[in-house]
Amino acid sequence: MKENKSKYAILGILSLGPMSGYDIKKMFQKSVAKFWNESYGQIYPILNRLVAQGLATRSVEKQEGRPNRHVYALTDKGREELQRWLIAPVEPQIGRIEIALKLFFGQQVSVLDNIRQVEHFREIQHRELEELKALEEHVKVEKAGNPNLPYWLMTVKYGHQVTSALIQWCDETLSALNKMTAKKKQKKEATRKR
Amino acid sequence: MKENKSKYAILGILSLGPMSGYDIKKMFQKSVAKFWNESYGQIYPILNRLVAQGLATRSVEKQEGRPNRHVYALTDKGREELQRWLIAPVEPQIGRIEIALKLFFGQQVSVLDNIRQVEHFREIQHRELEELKALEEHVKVEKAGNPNLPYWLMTVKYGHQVTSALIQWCDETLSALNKMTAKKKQKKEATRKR
DNA sequence: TAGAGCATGTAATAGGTTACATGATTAG
DNA sequence: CTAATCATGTAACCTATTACATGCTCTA
Repeated sequence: MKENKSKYAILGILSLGPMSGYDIKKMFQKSVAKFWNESYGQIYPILNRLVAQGLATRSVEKQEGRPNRHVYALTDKGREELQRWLIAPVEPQIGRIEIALKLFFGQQVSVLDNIRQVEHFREIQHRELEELKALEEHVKVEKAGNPNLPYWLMTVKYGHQVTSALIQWCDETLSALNKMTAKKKQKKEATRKR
Repeated sequence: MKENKSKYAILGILSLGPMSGYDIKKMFQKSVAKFWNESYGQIYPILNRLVAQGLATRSVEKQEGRPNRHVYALTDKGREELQRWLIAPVEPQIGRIEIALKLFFGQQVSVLDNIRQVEHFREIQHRELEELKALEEHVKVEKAGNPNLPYWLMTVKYGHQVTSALIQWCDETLSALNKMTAKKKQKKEATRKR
């Protein structure tokens, strides 16, 4: 029962309307890019499989001077397959979190090095939060009345919530790291006086 | 300049002391498993490469009745390589977040289905939080005095912070979803009266 | 006596990115 | 005139997991 997630991601995008592989890539970019993405190397082969499995249909729009557009549309079977996946409970994910791994080995470098690392990470999260705020406003206006809107806002809030928590964590961690440098200095001075 | 993260993860584990491949696997399990893990299929080949590159040494402990223990130890070069990676700024990561992807396509299933999904996800996070709390207490006692302790606690707090934020997000999302069902009922009743 | 732990490793397979190939059109 | 956009797709290459192969010892 090993399921290929990319397949469902693409089925999901197709649930928003018929599209070409090129469109799908763009759609990933401007919708779920914050928490999911697919490359052409995945998209095109999977689209072929979807058609072979009867989960999508392909219709060809002839064009001159550029490759014909292959437009894919979900079939009923495809929609059912998507729905089955959507209601299947998610399993706990063990993502790879680089900043945590680096900090775990923080002893191997100076406290200042760790401070720099966390400060840099904090900046990334800060930018991310600004982007999410802008995205939220943009979506609210752009997609007003769209039945998907409430769900889209929930995913934006997911990012918002996590990112804010990370910024808070950065602040706490930085303050802990700063205390560590302070203690070191005290120790050094105490040693000097002896 | 493509860097293999697994290599650095293993260098990091070796920075805690000389170990065999088997030990490394166990060590991943009981230390960074919450945010990083490696399989034997990665560990053994990488250990060979580390020796070939002069980043680690291998010494063989002969044993009877079972394969000889190959014990790996960081060289100075290996430690420098690790340090170089530790101070290199992390890049923004685009992780794949399944719950967010599923919710993004929430329109495709019933509100109740989405509620179930989020409730289930909340339970996962709740268990995770309990585990993290236990881990924190355990580490504080077990590793008291260990110079790595402050860094290890920072990574535990990372998990703590994110997991709490996710639980909060679940609560907010559930309340939004519940309002959606309430509205639907109102609409239905309004229709019935006409 | 069954199962967990010790201990090595490889091969098959799956999952995924990047670069390449092609080439017209359009906007700045 | 340059860069981006449109539009398809494949091949080479990483990365990573899982299952397999081997076989002893210790614990419940």
